[in-house]
Amino acid sequence: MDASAAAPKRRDGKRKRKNDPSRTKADILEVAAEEFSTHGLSGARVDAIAERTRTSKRMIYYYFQDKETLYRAVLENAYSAVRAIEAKLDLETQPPEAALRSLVEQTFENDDANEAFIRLVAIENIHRGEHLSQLGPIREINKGVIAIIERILARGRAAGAFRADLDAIDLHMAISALCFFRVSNKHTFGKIFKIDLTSPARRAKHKRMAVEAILRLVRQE
Amino acid sequence: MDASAAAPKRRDGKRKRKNDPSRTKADILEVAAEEFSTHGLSGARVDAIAERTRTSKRMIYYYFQDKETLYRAVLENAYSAVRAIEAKLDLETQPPEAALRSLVEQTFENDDANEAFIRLVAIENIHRGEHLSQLGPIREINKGVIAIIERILARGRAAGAFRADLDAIDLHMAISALCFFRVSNKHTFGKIFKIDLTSPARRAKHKRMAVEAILRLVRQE
Amino acid sequence: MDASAAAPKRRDGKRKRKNDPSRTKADILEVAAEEFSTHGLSGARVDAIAERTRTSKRMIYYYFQDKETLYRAVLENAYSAVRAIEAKLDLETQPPEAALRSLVEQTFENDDANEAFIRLVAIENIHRGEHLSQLGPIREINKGVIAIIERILARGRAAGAFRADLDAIDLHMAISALCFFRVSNKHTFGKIFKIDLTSPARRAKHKRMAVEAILRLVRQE
Amino acid sequence: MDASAAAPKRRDGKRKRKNDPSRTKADILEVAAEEFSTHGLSGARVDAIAERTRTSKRMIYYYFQDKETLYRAVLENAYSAVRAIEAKLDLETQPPEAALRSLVEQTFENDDANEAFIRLVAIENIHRGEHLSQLGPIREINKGVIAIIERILARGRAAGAFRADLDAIDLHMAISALCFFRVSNKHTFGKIFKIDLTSPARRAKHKRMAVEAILRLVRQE
DNA sequence: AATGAATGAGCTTTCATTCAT
DNA sequence: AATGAATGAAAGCTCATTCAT
Repeated sequence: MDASAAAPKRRDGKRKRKNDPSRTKADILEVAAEEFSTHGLSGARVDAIAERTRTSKRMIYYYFQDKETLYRAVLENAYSAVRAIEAKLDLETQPPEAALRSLVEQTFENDDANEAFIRLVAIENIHRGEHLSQLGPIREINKGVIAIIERILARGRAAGAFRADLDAIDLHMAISALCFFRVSNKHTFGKIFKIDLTSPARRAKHKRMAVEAILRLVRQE
Repeated sequence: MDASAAAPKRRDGKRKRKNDPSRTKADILEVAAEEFSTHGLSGARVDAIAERTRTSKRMIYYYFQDKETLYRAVLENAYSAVRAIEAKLDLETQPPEAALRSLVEQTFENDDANEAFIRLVAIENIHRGEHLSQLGPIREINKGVIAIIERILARGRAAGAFRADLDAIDLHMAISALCFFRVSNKHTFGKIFKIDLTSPARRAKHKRMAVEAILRLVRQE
Repeated sequence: MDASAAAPKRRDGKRKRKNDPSRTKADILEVAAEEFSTHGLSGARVDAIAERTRTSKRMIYYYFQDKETLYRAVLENAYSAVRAIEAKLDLETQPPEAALRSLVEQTFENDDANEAFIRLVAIENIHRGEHLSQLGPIREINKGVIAIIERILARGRAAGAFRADLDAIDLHMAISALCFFRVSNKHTFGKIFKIDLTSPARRAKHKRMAVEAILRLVRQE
Repeated sequence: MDASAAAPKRRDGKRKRKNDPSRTKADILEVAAEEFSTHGLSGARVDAIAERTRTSKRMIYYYFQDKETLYRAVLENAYSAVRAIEAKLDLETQPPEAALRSLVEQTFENDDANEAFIRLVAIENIHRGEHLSQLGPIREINKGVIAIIERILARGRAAGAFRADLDAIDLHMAISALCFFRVSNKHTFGKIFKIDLTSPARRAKHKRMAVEAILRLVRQE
């Protein structure tokens, strides 16, 4: 037995800690997420990912079988990370309208802060959601929002403040649309109308507008 | 002697009409639009376009210098075709709220009917609008909507019906968001919430919702 | 009858004089010479030639069957143009050494002034002279120099001033080498030794050196 | 059990040795040198190089990024290989004239034996030395000759045998011209004057002539 | 668990050339 | 005498992937 064999550090070129599979995988995933988000699925280059990784291209194939599997892992990761935003909000204790306002604001902030995720979703739509389909249980998680919206709507209706003919999923779509679009389409929209959608002033106006649009939409008139 | 021998059409292999550059170009553009819309810029294959064309791959490079230039031509074409939808609506003669309702409905129908265009816009946003930037005057055309919305808002405000603190561009964005998102994100949204965004029932509900959201948003309360 | 129908100038785009075949050919040749001289045979582009021509690419093929034939025509033209430099010199009336000096100086000036020709010759050597072989009578013309050198050598020998063991062709080669090299190799030689072979000072030194080298070489010691 | 089973060579299709990058690179370089020397930069075909290589076209792009980079590598290699010819000659111990004679003779033999290199230099001059410029320190090496010539000239002058008004670089150019030209221009010159510049008799005459021309040129008269 | 070297398949693009009038 | 449109063939290059250790 050789005691020194257990030593984690080696004296060659790049010093390397004890091989840590999960760290390596996480590193690859992080770099891949950026590459896919930036260039899309077909536009992304495995070589480009490998270059910015601590490991080699070979490792990418070792852990993720091929480019598509890697993309799916990135997608899964992204959906998992952004999930359950609303869990933090404790919407149940607020009055319905305030709760809804909080939800819209939180969605707005979330989308605004996570352009990479927005882009991944847009990219996945370009691919007709076929990779999302192969993912499995992630979808369940996201269904949490619907339950929350349903509760808010129910409480608002009970109080006679909200109308009864609105579906929670449709309302979620309206919220998403107002928050997602200004991030997903900022380049074309910004260029066509020569405005900067990311300026603090616009941002504030849009946030207010999204909240107002949703609150007015649900109100019992 | 056969008088018909002078006829321009030949019965061999691929029949070839009289050389018609603009027809050839238009043909290529049409096929290319579908390929780019379906697969994105990097995902599109010049070979695939060539195969579905009356001409050869060589012709694609003859008329459009390279893949990117072809993509730009497709983009330009798409924006030009969808322009001036609102021109057809005689919005000026309708009362403000009806005019706005018409505009939203028309935008909704338009986006619903032109998925290929929606996808191209989404794709162009993945590329950060860099190709749109190289296009030039097309942007101007689209600015027509803003003028129209401004007129509607002005008339509504004059009548005391509309609020004064809404920007035409922002309102246009809200309208676009509500109409665009359900087409651009139908795959991921549909899969996550297990619904079909294209079903006639949903479609009708969403159209109504978009109109209501916008009308309520602009109303002076 | 329409009198204006006979007018040679047309009112469309590029006005065009009466079609003049020999002018068109000469135009093509001139442009082609530059292109071939600049880029070599394989490096030259038929399209590039066509673009800088008054006519179209089609005309190039109309007058010259293909790229190689055009190259050969250029080569022939070039050799014809530079031929018989020595004819102008009237070397016969000068004493042998003065005549030889004149010849070297004239060769030097000639090579210095005709870089394009030098390059064509270098290019043709890259192609192992295979196109020159297909040319025919041009070679005869250039043999004039040899006769002249022979006369000079004979007169010098008769006067007891020149040595008897030098071949006219070899002497011509030595003259050519000294005059040709500094033009043909100016880029590599200049870059390696960080000097400018075209500077007036160097040029003068080299001219003097070439003359001296040749005169000393032929002298009876 | 077969002991030879562990041997690295396999008997299938193309035998493939142990992966050996430097061998692979060297193999590519060698074949490429021949192709470029034979056909020039634009005339060379990457496919043609690949075919004569133990590896595939893909490997060429793996090690050398593109055709131009490969060409540059070939050029660099060629200049490095031919460098320092004069280092082998112990010129310092010989009397000045003998040393100069040795140098000219060695240059003559060198150019005569390395037609491929001569052709590469000619080709590089067609490209105006632009690739040589991107090479770097190779130039320095070649400057060794100049120092050597300077030493010889100095010693010759000190002995009163050599003239004082000759620059080492210019003398080197004269030597180069006389030795290079008969190789670089052998095809056109040979064809025009119907002689074979490579015949042993001519070769001997030219070697003698080059030596004489240079020795006479430097002599103090 | 990890990897440097290698690669087949296919991609975009270029080129000299010809067709049809 | 002239030409705009068209093209087959092949060139250079890229990509995801695997081999051998």
